[in-house]
Amino acid sequence: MRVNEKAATIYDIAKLAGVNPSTVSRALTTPGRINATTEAKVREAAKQLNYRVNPFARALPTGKTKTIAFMVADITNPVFFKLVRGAELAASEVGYTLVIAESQESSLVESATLERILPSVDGVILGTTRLNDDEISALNQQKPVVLVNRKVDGVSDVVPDNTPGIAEAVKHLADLGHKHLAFVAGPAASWINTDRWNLLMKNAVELGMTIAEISSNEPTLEGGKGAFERVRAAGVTAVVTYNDLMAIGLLREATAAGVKVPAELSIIGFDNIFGSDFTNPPLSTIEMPLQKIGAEAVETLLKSFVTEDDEPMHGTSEVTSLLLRGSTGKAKA
Amino acid sequence: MRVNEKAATIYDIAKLAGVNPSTVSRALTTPGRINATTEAKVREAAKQLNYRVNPFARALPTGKTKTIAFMVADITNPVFFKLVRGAELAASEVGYTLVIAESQESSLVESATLERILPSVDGVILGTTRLNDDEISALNQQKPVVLVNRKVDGVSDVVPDNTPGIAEAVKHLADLGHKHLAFVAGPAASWINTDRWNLLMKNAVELGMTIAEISSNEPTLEGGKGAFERVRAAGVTAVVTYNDLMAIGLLREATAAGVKVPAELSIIGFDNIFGSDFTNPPLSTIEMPLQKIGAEAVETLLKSFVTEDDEPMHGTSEVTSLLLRGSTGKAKA
DNA sequence: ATTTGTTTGGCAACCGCTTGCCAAAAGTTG
DNA sequence: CAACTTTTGGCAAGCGGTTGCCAAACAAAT
Repeated sequence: MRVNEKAATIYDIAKLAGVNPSTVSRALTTPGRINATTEAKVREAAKQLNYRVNPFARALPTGKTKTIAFMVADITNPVFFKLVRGAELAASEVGYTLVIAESQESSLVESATLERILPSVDGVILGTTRLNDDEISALNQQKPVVLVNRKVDGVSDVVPDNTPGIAEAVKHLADLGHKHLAFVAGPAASWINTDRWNLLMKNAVELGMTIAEISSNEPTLEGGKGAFERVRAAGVTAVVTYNDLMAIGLLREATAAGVKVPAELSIIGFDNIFGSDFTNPPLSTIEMPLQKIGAEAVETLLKSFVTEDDEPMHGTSEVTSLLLRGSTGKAKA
Repeated sequence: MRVNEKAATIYDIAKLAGVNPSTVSRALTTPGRINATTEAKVREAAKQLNYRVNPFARALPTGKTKTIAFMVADITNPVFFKLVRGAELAASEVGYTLVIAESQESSLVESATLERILPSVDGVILGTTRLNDDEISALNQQKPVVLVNRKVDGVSDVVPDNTPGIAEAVKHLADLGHKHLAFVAGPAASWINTDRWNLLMKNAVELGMTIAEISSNEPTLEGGKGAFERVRAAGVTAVVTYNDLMAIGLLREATAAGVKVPAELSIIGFDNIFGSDFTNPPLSTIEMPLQKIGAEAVETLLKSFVTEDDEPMHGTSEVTSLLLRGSTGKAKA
C-alpha cells in the first residue's frame, strides 16, 4: 500500500536543472544568492519533481529543527485548549511544528519527557509545569524556554495582566452592594494565584470591602466543592475563585446545599473555560485571552531564537476582562 | 544563557571507550551484537558523557522518525481531549512523539499542514478529517494512516462499537414509556453519524417505537439549538442527538422556550464530553471510550510500521455504554 | 593440528542538505 | 584595455548516526 519511489532530493533537482546540488540548495534557501534565471530554473525543476525538503537532513547540519515543544500538566484541562490552539496557529504560521507533551501532573514524567524531546526541538514552552525554579533554570541553559503564567528569574515568560479584569470584577461586586468577599485560592506556589490574590485584596480594600482567603485548594471541581463549607463559614456574600473549575464545583455544591446562586451567594471564576456557560446559572468569569497568550508564547520563543543577548523577555501582558453572565447578583440584605 | 558545549556524539564515546564509532552505535542499538563487556564499557562511557542520540542524525539513514502526527479539525473541541491524551500516552510509552495538528475545519489547511508535516512523521492518525475518501487513500499511499471514527476502503481504522450503548439507551427510553423518538443528526457524510442513526432506528423499531431523523445539523451548540423547533414539530417525547454539544444546545434552547427537561422532553447525547455534567439537569449521554480509542489508534499505526503486507487493520471495537444522569425521565402522559 | 564455523569489531559508504572556500565569469572603473 | 570588484556557481567537507562487508580472533569439530 505504501508507494516506494523515494522522495526527490536536491540531487535529482540538480540533475534535472543541470546545476550543482549546492546551487539547488542555495536557490531554494537563499533567494538572491543565485542568479534569478538559474533560480527560476531550479524552482521549476523542484516543482516538477514535487520536491519537499527532508527536514532531518536539513536539521543535521544546521541544528535547527523548526519544532517547538509545548508542555502541559494535563491535556484534558480545558484551560489549555485555547492556549494550545494559539500556540499551534502561531507556530504553523511561520512553518514551525508544535509538539505537545503532557506531564500528567508529575515532575518525574515531565523531566523524562523533556529529556526525550529536547534534542528534537528548538525551544520549549512550559504551559504548566511541575518543575521547580532550579529545574526550569537548568532547562533554560539547554534550550530557550518560555514560561506561561509563571515567573522565574532569568527565564522569559508571558503572563496576563490581571489588573483590569479584577478591578472590574471587584467594582461590579461593590456596585451590587457586597461588603464581604472571599477568594478561594488555588495552588499556593502558583505565581498567578498570588497575583490574583494580591490584586483582589488591593481592590477590595480600596473599595472598603473585606476579603478573606480560603487557602490551599486543588484547582479542580473537587477543590471548589471542598471549599464551600469554609466559604459559608466566612460569612461572605460573594466569592471569587482561582479558576472556573473551582467556581463550578463551588456553584454545584452551593446548589446542592440549597444555597441559591446568585440570590444568596455571588460567584465569579477565572478563565472562561469551555463549559463555564453550561451551568445554571451560567458562570460569570474573568476572561483570560488564552489564545493570545499561547500565540505570544511562541512569538516570544521565536524571538529568542534570533536574539543575540541572553536577556529574558517578557510578553506584553495580555489584558483580562470581566465576562458577566448569571452567577452574580445583589448582595443579600 | 544557552550553554554552548555541544552534545556528546558517538564519536566522543568511541574515543572514551577506545572503540570504533560503529561499535558504539551497535552497542547502543543492537544489544547482543557486541560482546557484553565491550557493550558495558560503551554504555558506561555514554552515561559518563551524558549521551543522547541525535534523533535527526538517526532519522537520516533510517528514515524512521519515531514521530506520529495526530490531525484534528479543532483542538478546542472537547471530544478530542481524551482522544489526544490516549494517543499521547500510548505514543510516549513506546518512545514515540506525537505532534498534533489542527485543520481548523478546512480541508485546504489540512492538506497544507499534512504536506508540511508528512516528511517528518512515520505515520498519521486522522482524528477528524475534512479530507475526502480519495485524498485519504492518496495520503495512505505515502505514509501509513489510521482513521478514527471513519472508514475508507483500504485504510486502517479504529471505530467504537456503538451497539451496546445505543441498545441500552433505546431500551431505557422504552422503559420510561417513550413511544416516539427523534435523532438529531450530525454531518451527513460522517460514518459515525450513519452508524448511530442506523442502530438507533433498528433498536427503536424493534421495541415498537417510531423514530424521526432531524437531519443536516452542524455538530455544535448552535446546531442543537437550531434543531429544537423541528424536534418540537416532530412531536416526540425523547430525543437522541449526534453528540453532546448538540444535546446541550438543544437542552438550553428547550429550557429557554419553557419546555421542561426531562419532564416534557428527554434528551440523550453522545460522547460524555467535558462539561456535559455542568448542565441543568446534567446530561445523560452515551459514553465513548475516547481515551482507549486514541491509544488504540496509535497502537494500530505502530503495528502497521512493522507489518509486511499492506492489509488495512481495524481496531478491536471499543464499546460504548449509557451514562445516566438527569436529562431523561418518564414520557409525558 | 587442521579445518570449519561463529563472534566480534573496524572500515567506509551513505542518508540529504548546508556552507566555507575558491575560481570562473561578468561587470566597473580610470 | 588593463586592473579591480562583484556575481555566480562548483567543490568538498561536514552534520551524527547506521549498516553492509570483511578480516581478525576465537571456538568447535574432525
